[in-house]
Amino acid sequence: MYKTSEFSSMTGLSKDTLRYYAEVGLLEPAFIHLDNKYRYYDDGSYFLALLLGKLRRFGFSIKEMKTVMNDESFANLEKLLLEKKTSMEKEAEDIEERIQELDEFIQSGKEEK
Amino acid sequence: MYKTSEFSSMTGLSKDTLRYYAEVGLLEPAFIHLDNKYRYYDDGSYFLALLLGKLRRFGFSIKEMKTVMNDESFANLEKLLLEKKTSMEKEAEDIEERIQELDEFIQSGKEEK
DNA sequence: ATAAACTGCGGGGTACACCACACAGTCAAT
DNA sequence: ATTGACTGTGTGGTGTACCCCGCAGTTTAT
Repeated sequence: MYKTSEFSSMTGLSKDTLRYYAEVGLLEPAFIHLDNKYRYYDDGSYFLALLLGKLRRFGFSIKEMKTVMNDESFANLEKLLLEKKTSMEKEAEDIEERIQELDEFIQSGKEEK
Repeated sequence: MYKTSEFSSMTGLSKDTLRYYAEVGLLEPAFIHLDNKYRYYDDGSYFLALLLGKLRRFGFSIKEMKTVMNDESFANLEKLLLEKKTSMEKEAEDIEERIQELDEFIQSGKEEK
């Protein structure tokens, strides 16, 4: 069992982020002491926290992460990851397009001189 | 001289956007009628509005657009465009990296089965 | 003249994912 | 026992680029 502070440095998720994730039901402490309300996380939490960290880097929104977490078996995880991959690829293409457009704009500016 | 509504459809910038751009000093109406406070834009505004539309698509923030607009000669425009191109390319690379990471994560999940 | 359409303005709200801060209680170390 | 470090809670704020609403005055068309 880890206190929030320790758990925070283990996972790289800030204390505020952990509180927020608990608030929105993404990742709740494994146990809360009744007397002092201290929150404790366990190894199961750790696994999930690492997953959340990854999903976040992959650009998952809180809502999307909840979709993942609500499916305890993670049966749909791969599907969701693939979907995200597709949308990220589309995003990359969009940026490339805009870079292209920008480049053309720069060129057209040069020709005017 | 064009009224906001007409100018809006000419430029593709919504009336709210036009109002906002005037508010932040990005693009102010060429003339404001003293009696009724109606705002009028002219052909110079039109040129600038088109530029702003482009910059926006290139991912310029309001602040960055102001940098462009504050330099009436546009002497630094090319430099700023090139800088933006560089940062967009970096952004594209970041996404590609994350796609790569995501892909590896998907693969590692498959191997466990 | 009357109604419909247009205009500016002020103010509020939106999404997102937290961060920051102050307060009070609690724990750990000496 | 005392001091310092830690903890939870509540509340407010952040940035971005607008959008939306309703009011009141104005213009346009009939």
